[in-house]
Amino acid sequence: MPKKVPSQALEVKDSISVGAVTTGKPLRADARRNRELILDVATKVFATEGLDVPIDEIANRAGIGIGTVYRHFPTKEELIEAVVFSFKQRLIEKASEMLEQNDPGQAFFNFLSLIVREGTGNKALIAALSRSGADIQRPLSGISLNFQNVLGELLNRAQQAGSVRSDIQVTDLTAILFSVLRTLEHNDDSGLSERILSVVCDGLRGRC
Amino acid sequence: MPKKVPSQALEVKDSISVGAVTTGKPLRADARRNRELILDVATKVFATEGLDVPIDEIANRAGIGIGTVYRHFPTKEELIEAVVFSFKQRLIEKASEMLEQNDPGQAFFNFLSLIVREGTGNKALIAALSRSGADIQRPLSGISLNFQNVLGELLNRAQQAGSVRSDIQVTDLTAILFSVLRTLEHNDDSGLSERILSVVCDGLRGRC
Amino acid sequence: MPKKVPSQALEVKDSISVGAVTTGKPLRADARRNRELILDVATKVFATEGLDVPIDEIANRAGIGIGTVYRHFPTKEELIEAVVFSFKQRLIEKASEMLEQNDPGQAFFNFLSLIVREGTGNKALIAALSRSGADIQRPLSGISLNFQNVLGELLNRAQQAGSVRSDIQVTDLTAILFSVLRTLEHNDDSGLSERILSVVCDGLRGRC
Amino acid sequence: MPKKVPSQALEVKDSISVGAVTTGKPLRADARRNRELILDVATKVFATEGLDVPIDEIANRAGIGIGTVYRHFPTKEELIEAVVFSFKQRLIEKASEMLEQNDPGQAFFNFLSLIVREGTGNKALIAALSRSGADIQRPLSGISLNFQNVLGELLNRAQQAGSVRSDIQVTDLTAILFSVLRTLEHNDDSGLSERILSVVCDGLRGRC
DNA sequence: TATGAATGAGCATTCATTCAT
DNA sequence: AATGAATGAATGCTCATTCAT
Repeated sequence: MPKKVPSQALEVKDSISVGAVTTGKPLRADARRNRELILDVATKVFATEGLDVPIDEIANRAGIGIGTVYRHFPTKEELIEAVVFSFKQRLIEKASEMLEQNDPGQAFFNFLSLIVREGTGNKALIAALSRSGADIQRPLSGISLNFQNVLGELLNRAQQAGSVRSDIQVTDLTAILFSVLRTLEHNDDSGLSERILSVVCDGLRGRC
Repeated sequence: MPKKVPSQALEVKDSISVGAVTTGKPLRADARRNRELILDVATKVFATEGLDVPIDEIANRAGIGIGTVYRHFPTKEELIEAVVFSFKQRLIEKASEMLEQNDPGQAFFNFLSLIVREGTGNKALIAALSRSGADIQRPLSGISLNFQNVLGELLNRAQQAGSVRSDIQVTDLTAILFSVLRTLEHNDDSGLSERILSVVCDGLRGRC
Repeated sequence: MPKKVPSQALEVKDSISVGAVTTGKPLRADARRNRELILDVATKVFATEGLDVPIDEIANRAGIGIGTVYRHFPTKEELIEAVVFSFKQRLIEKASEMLEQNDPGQAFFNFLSLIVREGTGNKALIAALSRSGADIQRPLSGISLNFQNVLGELLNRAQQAGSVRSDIQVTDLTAILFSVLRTLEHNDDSGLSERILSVVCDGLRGRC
Repeated sequence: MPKKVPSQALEVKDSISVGAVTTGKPLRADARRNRELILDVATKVFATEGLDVPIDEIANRAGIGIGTVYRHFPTKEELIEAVVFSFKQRLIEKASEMLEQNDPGQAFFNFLSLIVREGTGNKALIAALSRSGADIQRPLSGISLNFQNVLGELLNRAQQAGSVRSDIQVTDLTAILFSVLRTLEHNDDSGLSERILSVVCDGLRGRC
C-alpha cells in the first residue's frame, strides 16, 4: 500500500526543473526556506487577488527583497507555474488516495467534488490552471502529465464500472474541470458550486 | 402555446449611443462608420487576443487615431462594454426567435447549442457572458438584464415542460454557460465542444 | 466731459487684432453674437475654474461647436488674451472715470481698491493678467499700453499731489497690483483683501 | 531678551524620507545620492520653468530613468511637495537665526528681505509659499505649520515691539509674502524688488 | 459659416526585469 | 545569496488643433 506523499511536496525544488536554475546542487537551507516562503505567499496572494499582483507585492508580503524572488523564479511566469505545480501536486496526492477506494464511480465523483471545493474562490488555482490546463492541444509534460494520468486512471475505472459515459476523454474532463473552476472564481456561494457540480456529475453519468 | 417574450426584453435600443453619452442625435455618417469600425475591430481583437490589448492597437488596426476611439468610447471599459453589448444583443435576438418554437425543451437546448457554437474560441463573447455570469451577486441592468430575462424565459418554459431539472436557476445557467465558453476559449476542436455540450445538456436534464 | 465708454466694449472686434483674423470687414451679425457669447462664457468659466479648462468645455457651455470657437480665436492663447483684453478695457473705463475726480490721491487709491474688489476670487483676471502683465520687461502695446497709460496718469497725479511716494513707477505699480490679485486668487475672505489693500496703500504713501 | 524658538518649530526631520514612505532605514548611498540629485534638478527646473514640467524632463536632466524618480517620489505631487519642503526648511532655519537677533523689528524685516532676495525669479520657492499662503482656509500641517510658527513668532515680537502694525496676522503675512514673490517671479530687476519690498515694509509698519 | 469628428503628441504612472552593493 | 535601487517600455487617457461635412 503506497505511503502518502508528504503533503507539502518539498522534494521538488532541485530535481525537477521548475523555477530556479536546474543545477544538480541542493539548495542551501535558507534558500530552500525562502523558496518555500515565496511559494506560500504567492499561492495565497494569487489565490485571493489574482495573477495581476505585482512581484513587489509578493516580495513585500514575504518580507524579502524582490531580487530574492527573482533569484528563485527568474520570471513571473515561472513563479506562477511553480504555484500551479504545487496545486497539481496536491491534487495528485488526493487523487492517489481516492484511487484506493473500492467503488471506482464513487472515487471519481468524490475527486470532482474535491476539486470544486478546493477551487471555489481560489483565483490562483483557477487562473493558473487555466493557463497550463485550458489549452488542451498542447502536449503535456512533467507534473501536468502526471496529473492527467491520475485523472485518466480515475476516469477509466469509473467508465469501466459503467459509472461514467464512455465517450468522454481525459482532456474533455480537464477542460470541464477548469471551466467549472473558472466559473466559481468570483463566487463563493456554495449553493452555486453544489448545483453546478451536480449538473456536471449528472452529465458525466450520461443520458438516462 | 408559447407567448411572445415580454416586449421589455426585446426593445433593446438598436441605433446609437452605446457607451459615450446618450444624446438623441444620430451620428454623422462618417462617425457612425468609425464607431462601427472600432466596434468590429475591437470585437475581433478582443475575441482573439483577450481584453488586455491596448487601445492603441485597436486604433492602429482600425487605421484611425487613438483619439477617435476615445471620442466614441471614453474609457476602455466602455468599449469593452459596448462589445459585450453587441454580443448580448445578438444572443437576445436569437433567443427570441427560439422562443417562437413549439417545443420549449427543444428551444432551450437549441439555444445552448447556439451559444456554444458561437462562443467557441471567441474571447469577447466569453467576456460578454462573464459580465452577467461571473459575478452573480452584482445586480444586473440594461442589456444584461434583458439577456437574463430571455434566458430565464427559455429556462422556465423548459422546466415547466419537464425538460430541465427544476432546481436550476437562471444565474446558475449563465454561470454554466460562461463556464463552458471559457473552456472552449482556446479550443476550437469541435469534437470537444460537442461532448461538453452534451454533458452539460444531459446534466441539465437531471438525474435519470 | 467724456462720455462713458459702452461697458460692453463691442467696437473691438475687427479694427484691433485681437483674436480672429484681422480683415477689414465687420463680422456678420450672428458671428458677432457668437464672438461675444464665447467671450462671455470664457470669461466666466476662466474666472471660476482657471485657465486649464479645455476649449471643449467652453464651447459646450456656450452651446456652440468647438470649431466655432476656433474660428473666432485661432488659439486658446488668443482667447485668453481676448478675455484679458475685455478686463483691461473695463478697468480702463473705470480708471478714466476716476480721473474725473478732484482729489488725485483719492482717485488713485479708489482705483486700487476697485481692482482688488473686482479681482478677488477671479481666477481668470488674475491668471490672465499675470501672463500679460507680470512680465514687466516686455514692451507693451495695444490695450495693455493704454491700461498702463491711464494707470500712470492716476499715479502721476497722486504723486504730484504728494499722496504717493515719488520713487514708485508705473511698472512697479502694475507688478504690485498683479501680485496682490494673485494672492487673492484662492481667497474670497474679504477681511484679507482689506488688510492687504491697506498695507499696500500705506506702503505706497511712503515712510512716515 | 528673545527666547529661543519653541523647539517644535525647529526639530524638522533632516535626514531621510520626505515624500515616499517614511521607513526608519537610512537610504543606501547611491539611493541617497539619486534622491538628492532628483531633488536638486527638480528644484532648479521647477524654479525656472514652473511646475508643468513633465517628470520625464526631470529624469532626463538628472540623467536617470523615470522609474527612479517614481521610486523616490511616487507621485509628481509628492516630488513637488518635497521640493517645497526643502525650501521651507531652509527658510525656517534662517528665521530661527534671525530670532536670535536682539531687535525684533530688525529681525522681522530682515527676514522679509531675505525671502524676497531668495525668491526673486524662483518659481519653486513661490510655489512653496503658495502652499501655505495661497489657500488660507486649509489647515496646515508638518513643515508648513512649522514655517508658519516661526514666521508668527517673528511677527509677534515685532508687533509687541511696536515695529509692525498690530492688525496683521500670520496668514496675512504669508499671503503678502506669497504675493510679492509671485510678482518677482519673472523679474529679476533688483530695483523692482527693492522698491516693492520697501513698499511692503512701510505698509506693514502702518499708517503714519 | 458652423459643426463636431479626427488626430496624435504629450503626460502620469505601473511593473517586470536587471544589476550594483 | 540577499537586497532593493534603477530601468524604461508600456498603457490609459487628455486636449489643443485641424479638417471634412
